Amino acid sequence: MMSDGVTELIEASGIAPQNGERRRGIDRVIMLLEALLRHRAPMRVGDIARMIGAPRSTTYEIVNSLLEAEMLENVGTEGYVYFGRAMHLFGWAYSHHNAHYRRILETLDRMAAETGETVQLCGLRGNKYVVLDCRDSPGPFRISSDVGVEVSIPWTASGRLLVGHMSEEEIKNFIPAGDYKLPDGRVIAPEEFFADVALARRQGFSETAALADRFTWCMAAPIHDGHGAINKTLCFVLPVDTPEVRRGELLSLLRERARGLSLVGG
Amino acid sequence: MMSDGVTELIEASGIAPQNGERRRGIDRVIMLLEALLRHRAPMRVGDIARMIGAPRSTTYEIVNSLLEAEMLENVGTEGYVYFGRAMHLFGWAYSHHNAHYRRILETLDRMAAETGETVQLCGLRGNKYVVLDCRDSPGPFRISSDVGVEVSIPWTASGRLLVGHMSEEEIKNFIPAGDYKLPDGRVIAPEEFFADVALARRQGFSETAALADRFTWCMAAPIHDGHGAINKTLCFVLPVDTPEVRRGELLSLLRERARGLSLVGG
DNA sequence: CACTTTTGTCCGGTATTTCAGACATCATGT
DNA sequence: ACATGATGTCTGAAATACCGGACAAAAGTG
Repeated sequence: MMSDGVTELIEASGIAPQNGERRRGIDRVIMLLEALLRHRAPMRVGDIARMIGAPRSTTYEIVNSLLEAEMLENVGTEGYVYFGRAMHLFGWAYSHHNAHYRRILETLDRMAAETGETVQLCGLRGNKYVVLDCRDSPGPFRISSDVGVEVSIPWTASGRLLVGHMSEEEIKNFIPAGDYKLPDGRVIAPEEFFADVALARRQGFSETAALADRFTWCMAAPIHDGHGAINKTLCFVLPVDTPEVRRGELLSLLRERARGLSLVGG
Repeated sequence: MMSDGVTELIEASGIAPQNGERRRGIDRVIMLLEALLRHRAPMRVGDIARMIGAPRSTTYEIVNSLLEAEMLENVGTEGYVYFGRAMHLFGWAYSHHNAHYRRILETLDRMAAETGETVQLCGLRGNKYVVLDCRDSPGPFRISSDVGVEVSIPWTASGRLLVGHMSEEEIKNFIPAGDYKLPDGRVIAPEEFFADVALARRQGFSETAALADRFTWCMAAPIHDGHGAINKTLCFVLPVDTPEVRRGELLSLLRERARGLSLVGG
């Protein structure tokens, strides 16, 4: 028996498990790490092999190399591996190397402390939306999405800002057609989405209520990079029944802080 | 001229730049990332090549692959590269991965796959409740609590089961007085909580509606260890508006699976 | 301006690495 | 007990990824 519900993911991943194809170790490594990220839990070598469409023997070899480098580590009694300490160091180095990003993270901390709400930093990864970092509200149960998980752009408030620089035509080519379908089955008409994008661009912020799920009110404000483009967004994830007055206050704060983080063009 | 004071580091690194040796791409990648980490600043491809003792052509190839995977990214006007966003995501995954995976994983996976709901494995850690593991329902935003975060026992359904073996007196000594106060300010009367505990023990399960927050219906069933004690629970976290019929089905499934995982006496 | 160093890209050959398959051991389930 | 499937390790062989080297263009130096 396969130890997991992994088979669906193999097919979903779209990686053609073409037979007889030989691939480079580097590419295997990249595929492996991304598979691990999507799965979000330790995996066994056999399952990894299936997931990335690599021979078992090759996968063992690669995993052992990465284990030795501490990019992966064993977890649990046997067989399971997950990201290792080295990854943490690399990631930490990434997020602290540039002053702008550090400033953003500090703002994130401050906003979370001041408001007690869930705050996120969002961006694009390919043609998907991802949460780059977040500070969750202190309650025991929270409404949030995991850092690094790819989500369809039309499901999010931030997504409406992040494609703001594109024409309708460009957006149409950029976002996969299936991404307009919400998790609950509803479908967003592309025209409606384009209108949202235009509105977000005019307003300088974007809000969605009970869109990707029934419980959240999301508001996002753009962080402009040096060239005036929108690279990242700052975002509150609120309970949908948050009073309007408070929403207004939070929106003001959000826009102010996002403006403060934007770089004015060279 | 070498663009940096890198030469010293090459020697300091201890990597023998043996000539004529051929190395695998994977090993090059590992050396490259570690070199970047040691250097703690963006580097140019030429310097990287010298630093890891690799041919320039090879280094370009590798760097380009890693750039495409966003494990590296270009920084500055030209030529410099440093860790990329993917590294941040991998590192985040590492540091948010708390120990206790592994044991009841399969059941957790299967239940999540079968029902599409959020399933958790819960236990005690000192006099607090913790989520030991969870499988979240699909969908981008979810209602959940972080694995490993300590929560007051009276706020949870599982908590009512986990203290089931104690007398009222023991419970009173065990749970800090402040823990009866909910996040929204309401206070649970200790007597009411004791009654809940007794009910949970008689029923063999426990449910709470909109307790720790306004959006969740929690149901928990006990996993008995070899001595008949309850030290873990299986738990569904549902939207509070889940229809009663479905709740009934899920509760049955939950109790059945929890019973299946319980160990019958030594 | 002449001179040197570096950058980024391309190419063909071969030393290597990936791959397929086999095998002994464990687990799991019937 | 038997059948099935997964794990971890090896091996030989062939496809190819890496290497060395060459080149034009750019950038620094005197």
